[in-house]
Amino acid sequence: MRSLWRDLSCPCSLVFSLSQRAEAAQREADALREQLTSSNQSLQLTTHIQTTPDTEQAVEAVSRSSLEAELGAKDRETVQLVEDIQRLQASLSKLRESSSTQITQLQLQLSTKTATLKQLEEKLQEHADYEEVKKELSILKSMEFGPSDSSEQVLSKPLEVLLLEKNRSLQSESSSLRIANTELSGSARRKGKEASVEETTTPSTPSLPPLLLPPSPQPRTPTDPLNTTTTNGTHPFTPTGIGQDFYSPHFPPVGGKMSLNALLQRQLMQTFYSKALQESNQGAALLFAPVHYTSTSTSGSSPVPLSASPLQSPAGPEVNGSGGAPSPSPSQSEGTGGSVSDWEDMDTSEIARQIKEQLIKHNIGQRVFGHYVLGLSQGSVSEILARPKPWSKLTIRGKEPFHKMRQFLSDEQNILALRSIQGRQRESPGQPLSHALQDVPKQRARSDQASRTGNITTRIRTPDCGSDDAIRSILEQAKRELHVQKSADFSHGPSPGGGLRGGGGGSDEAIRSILEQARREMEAQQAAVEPSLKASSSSSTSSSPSQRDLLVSHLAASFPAYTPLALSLKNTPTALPVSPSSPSTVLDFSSGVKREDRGVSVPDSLADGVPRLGRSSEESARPGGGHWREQWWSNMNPDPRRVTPTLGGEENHTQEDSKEALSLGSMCDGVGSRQKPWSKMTSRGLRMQLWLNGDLSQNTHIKPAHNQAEGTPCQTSASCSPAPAEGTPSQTSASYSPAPAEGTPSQTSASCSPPPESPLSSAEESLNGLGGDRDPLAPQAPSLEPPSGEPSGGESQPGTPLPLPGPITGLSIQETIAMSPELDTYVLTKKVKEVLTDNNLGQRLFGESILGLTQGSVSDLLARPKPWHKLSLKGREPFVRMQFWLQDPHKVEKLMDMKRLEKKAYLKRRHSSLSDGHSVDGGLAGPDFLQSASPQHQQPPQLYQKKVRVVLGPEEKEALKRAYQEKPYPSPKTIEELASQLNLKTSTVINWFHNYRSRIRRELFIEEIQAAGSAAAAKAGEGDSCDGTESDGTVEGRHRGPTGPEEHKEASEDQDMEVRVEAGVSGGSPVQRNSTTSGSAGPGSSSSSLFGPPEAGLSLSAPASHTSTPARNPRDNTLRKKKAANLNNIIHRLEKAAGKEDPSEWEF
DNA sequence: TCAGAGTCAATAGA
DNA sequence: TCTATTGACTCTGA
Repeated sequence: MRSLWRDLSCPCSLVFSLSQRAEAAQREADALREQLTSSNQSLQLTTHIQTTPDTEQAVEAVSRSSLEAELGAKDRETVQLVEDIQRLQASLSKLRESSSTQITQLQLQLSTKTATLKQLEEKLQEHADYEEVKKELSILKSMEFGPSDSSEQVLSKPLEVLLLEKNRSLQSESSSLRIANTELSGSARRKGKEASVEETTTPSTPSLPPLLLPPSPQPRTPTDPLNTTTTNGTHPFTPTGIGQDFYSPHFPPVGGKMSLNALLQRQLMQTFYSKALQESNQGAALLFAPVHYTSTSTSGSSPVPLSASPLQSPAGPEVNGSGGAPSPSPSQSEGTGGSVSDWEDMDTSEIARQIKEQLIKHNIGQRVFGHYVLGLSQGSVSEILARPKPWSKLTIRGKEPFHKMRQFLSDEQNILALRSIQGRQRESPGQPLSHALQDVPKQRARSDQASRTGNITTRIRTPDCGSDDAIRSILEQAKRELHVQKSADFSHGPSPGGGLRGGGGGSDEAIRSILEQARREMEAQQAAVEPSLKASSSSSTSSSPSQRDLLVSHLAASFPAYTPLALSLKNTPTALPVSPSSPSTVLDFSSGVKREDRGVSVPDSLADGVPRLGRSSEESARPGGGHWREQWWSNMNPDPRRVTPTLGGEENHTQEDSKEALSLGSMCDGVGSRQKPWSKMTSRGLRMQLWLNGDLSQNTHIKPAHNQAEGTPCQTSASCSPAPAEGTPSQTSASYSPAPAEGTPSQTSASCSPPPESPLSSAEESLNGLGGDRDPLAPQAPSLEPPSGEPSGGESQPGTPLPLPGPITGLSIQETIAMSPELDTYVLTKKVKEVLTDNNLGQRLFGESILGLTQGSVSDLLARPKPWHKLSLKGREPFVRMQFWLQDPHKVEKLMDMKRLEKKAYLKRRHSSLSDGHSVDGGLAGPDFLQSASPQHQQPPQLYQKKVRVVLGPEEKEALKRAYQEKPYPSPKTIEELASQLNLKTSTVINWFHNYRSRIRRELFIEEIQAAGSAAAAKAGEGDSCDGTESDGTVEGRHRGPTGPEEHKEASEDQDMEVRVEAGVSGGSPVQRNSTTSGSAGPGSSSSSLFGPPEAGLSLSAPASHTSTPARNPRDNTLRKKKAANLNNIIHRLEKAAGKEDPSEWEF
């Protein structure tokens, strides 16, 4: 600065002196002027005298001229000086400007350096903190670990070693506490139970045969007071294998099953046990998540500690450089963005907990999360989440996932993006991660890169990201093409990307080409993935239509006249190219209709029929074409529900921009260009189409409005009809125009112009409102109407509820389910069965149309509904759909219509086949024909051979059951032996065990339901306030009854315990059946005759199906008997085993 | 790798 | 032609 001023001083002084000179000159000039003036005056005076002689005049003249000359010179000098002054002033101002600039710059530099200085000072202060922390740590170490040891020794040991030691001691403490607790529980049980219990707790009482239960990890001697509990091992039906002690034979079954009290007590004990364990382990848990922790912790509780130990403070990394895990510098720790937080220690448990929470909340699978976010396999993710190692124990590499997880958690958009990915995964089950996993290394590299950039959205990829980039770029190009077209009609310059199709075809042509290229790209990739499928392809055309194309073509081809929109669709010319967008429009029909769920999604439905049919017939035989199209479409189609802003980014723009131009027209293209012959349609496709037609109308206006969030009701059917509807019917429509009856007014009105609905409607309200509470005059909005949304889904799934109106429009089915209150599955299925039976509607029709399930599944669901709380999110879906369906005032009419249409379609098909000379052979009539002709088999129907199903003979089954009773979870060796003995495939045996376990478990759920029902009925009988469930058949009634949802749930969970226990019994678990009930049967049977006659004792409540027509099928009774006998036999077997004192005899 | 959940689809039986 | 059963399969998580 000083130099600056020095520099500045020179020019300034110069200017100053010049100014002075200028002033002086000025003054001199003035003086001269005055002098001149006075001279002039004197001259005038002289002249005035006139008497002066001539010589004087001459002198005067001379002097005047000299004065004038001098004056002129002075004037010039003055002018010169003035100019100098001006020049100098200008240069001065310039100088000032530059100097001020310099000053500013220097000031900036100064502030920067000051800031740097400040930072450095802060760092110094931080370092001072470290020193303090180090000191504190030392103190803590000596306090925590060193009471007995010398403090020097403590301080010299690495923290990890100390923690391990501490952990060990805590473990032993926890063990002793557990033992004490078990004893305590034993006494509690003794309090609650009678003499029989005492018998079983006597040391002489033998435990159950080991073969019946997984071996206990820590076998105890028979004299051990804990003998009976510890021999249990993990209960096969204890979901977590935790709290096994409470499934011990100490809890005597009452009447063949555990009494509710006993179960309650058990649960309480378990809770206590868990708490005690947690408390006892807390110290250690805070520092470490012991490896054994999960095996001893409670089932429900997170096995990982939720908070970090103070010892895991920032000093951690510094202290324990041991274990090869030096504290990572920001750059070392895989460079995740290099945030300051990287310096910090992380609470791995907390991160894992939060991740789990988010995954559960958003229904994101570990597989997907691991793949897209961490670049790890599902197993690794599970491991990390369940047992996160303490930060200090992690190597740099081990810390990486936690960095990523924290990064992931830092922005909700990441989570949303992943959720949408997950949705896609579910949506296209045929192309799950297996495809994507081929690119794991590539993606991992990307993932790493993304980690560095800290942006999860760059990490998240669609499964087929192999070609993702290429496709994206192509789409981007398409977008640009569109822009070009929009903005400058005359400018046909080369596309920015170089112009794939520079030819003067115009943008349409260019886009068509681009998309075709995209198609080929994906096709090629798909072909690479599924070469085997490709080999099986038959005829092929240059382009195979997408599934959605087919779907839409179905619409037009089969039900052209069903709704005005159908006509319009058919008649709309192929205004725009790009068939791939057609599906999008289909999706848009049900803007909210989810596509996530594979089972019922349209693609899936189509996958069952259309695509394969297409391959086998007129369409291209591109194997798996549906998959890539699905994926592609999925990428391209803006799904309001699943395309999240983050995911969107560039893709979103592409979609929105494009596709704006191609929306409906492209659908029309799909319709117009790919009509499927009537005879090629599947029954499912027909039904879907029927529904879709109804939906189309609705959603056609729904879509533009995008959401009737404001409760805008579907307008009239007229409004639903798009303008082009007036177009000329196509040939297809003419030839296949359905009978008037098919387009019944009721149907049309129901599907197209549903009555207005309150904006207050929501999924929950709807769900809650099942049954009588709803005002029949105020039916739901279309979006809530299964009818509308339903199969509608046209696009996605039959029975998919449309998105909810209001701000939550676009709610996916999963979200709807997640929001759903607890439903009474029993009541729900009962009601559905009633409706179906009363109206003579088949399960197949209902299942395929409404639930998107097959008949068998429907039968299963209706006959054996699992309790709501036993169902996964996916498992709840059919029930939610049932709920929606039941709410539809037109549900019956619609199904009836569908039935009629299906019949008509069949007749038409048969007629056309006959006229073609192909007789529909008797074996393939009706749905059978449809099923055989459509799905999954690429051969023509006549060549199609059904997969031969293994049917086990009675002897085989009996043997398997016997084996099951001995070993519900047989070892591979046992399975092999069984398989060879029975001459079955090992897979068959494995599957049989799986199925049997699962089904026995479910049978027991039914008992639970029935028990709950009985209890509820009893309660209702006692009090005046009846729940109304049975009376009006609504779930709501039950839920709003005296037993509120919470209580209901609790009760259910209690029963759940019972169920598990019982399941364990049937599963050969160590749970011992009380001799009071089954003792009469006695352990008389020898091992060679384990199974008495099936009817030998039905003391166990039969797992009766609770259909509304229980005796409808006599076979039910037989089965029930069989099952009951089975369970009884197991009980007998257990009793028999229990009767053996020598454990060596337990072997069967 | 295994087990559970959910489902499909062949088959049996009414 | 319906429903029920059941072997097989996929997906998911531990």
